[in-house]
Amino acid sequence: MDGSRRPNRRGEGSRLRDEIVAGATAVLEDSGNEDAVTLRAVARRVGIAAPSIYGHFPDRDAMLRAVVAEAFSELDAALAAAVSEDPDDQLRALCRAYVGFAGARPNRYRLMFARYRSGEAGELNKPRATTEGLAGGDAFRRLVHAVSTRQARAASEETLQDAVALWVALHGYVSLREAVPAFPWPPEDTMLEDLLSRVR
Amino acid sequence: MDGSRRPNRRGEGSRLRDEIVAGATAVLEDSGNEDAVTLRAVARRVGIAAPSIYGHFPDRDAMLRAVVAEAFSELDAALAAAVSEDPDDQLRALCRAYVGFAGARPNRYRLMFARYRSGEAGELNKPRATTEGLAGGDAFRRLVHAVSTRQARAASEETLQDAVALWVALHGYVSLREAVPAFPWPPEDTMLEDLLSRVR
DNA sequence: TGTACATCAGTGAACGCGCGTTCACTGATGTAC
DNA sequence: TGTACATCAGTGAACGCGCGTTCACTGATGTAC
Repeated sequence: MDGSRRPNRRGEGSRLRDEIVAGATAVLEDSGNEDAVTLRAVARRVGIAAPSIYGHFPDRDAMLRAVVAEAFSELDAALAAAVSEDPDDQLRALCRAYVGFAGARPNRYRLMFARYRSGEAGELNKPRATTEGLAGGDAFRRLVHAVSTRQARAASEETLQDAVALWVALHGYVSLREAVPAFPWPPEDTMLEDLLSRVR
Repeated sequence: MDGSRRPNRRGEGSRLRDEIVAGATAVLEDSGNEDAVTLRAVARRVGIAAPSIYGHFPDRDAMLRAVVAEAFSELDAALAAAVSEDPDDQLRALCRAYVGFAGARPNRYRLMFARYRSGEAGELNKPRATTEGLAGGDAFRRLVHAVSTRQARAASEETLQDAVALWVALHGYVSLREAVPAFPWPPEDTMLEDLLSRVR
């Protein structure tokens, strides 16, 4: 994504890249708007000159993709932590973590699933047979595993259907709750239990 | 939304307003990007000078809100038509129409549920007790009605839960399908039947 | 150990661009008398 | 019926702005000899 990263003097070098991603994330969450994440706004936030970003990203889009990649890593880490903290009820723990993640970072969550950012057009967006290498694929496979664990049997076609249905419901829930806050939503726990009860 | 609409000479007057909304919609669907719907792009599309738009909308945001309002009307009309064409299986007809609507106008659908556009900040986004007056409220009430019809009883708390779960699933499905086309989605009919089977 | 030099992360000024919006206007339409 | 005038939808030029990106640069760091 970055191309020519060479070792930096005084161990200070690639630190700026991380600061840029963190700054871009902060601008996104503060402004609530992907368009506000300009090179200049990020540079102001980080305290550098705007052209300095070009040392780490070839263009603005690459910077935004790095924010998305980082967010997917965080999501996966959050799900992994939830599952290992509650191994007896992995599916519930996982759903709670998913909803909690999206609720705590609504703007990052939205950006993660804005298609045109999740990869360049073309090859990456062609339909494929598995979720290998797909952005969010790790998270989805955790979901499949938690469903099959709850069902106390090996993953089957039905397991997969349940996992897709649950993912779709979770995503729909967190997206709509954010988009239509005026809707009379039930409490989060009630909603989650309802969605879980629809998994066979 | 428009403020000072007075009768126009030669019956030509408010026609431009409709042309502007149609032009903005066309720019949106062609570009796939809300940001591309600028006053100047719309004006080029319609064949007028950019400042002419100010005769019909106070600013760019009002123009975009008109696009959204028009799209919600279309959605409601599509759902109404589907239900009345298949009165014996209203819920299935309605789900198909919903998914079909979103699939045929992905960019409009996305814009409809981009919170910050669906109303000014403040009052309109405060949680409320009912769906009266909510953007998309008509559509949601159709869904509730179709669920209670299928259950052959008056709408209850459980009906409402089913309707919310179904709406959430439908929205999640159409959003993710658009955002992550590389995911190995089942055929649309299979997916729809699966989601319907989870309604009690 | 000392010095000349290569490296390279980051800078400041400048570019051209498209944008939303303002302004004074034009010119056809219809109306008052 | 004729004429002066009010109306008003739409125009063209211009504004200031922030943007992404390019460019030649600076100045500290570390290395070759």
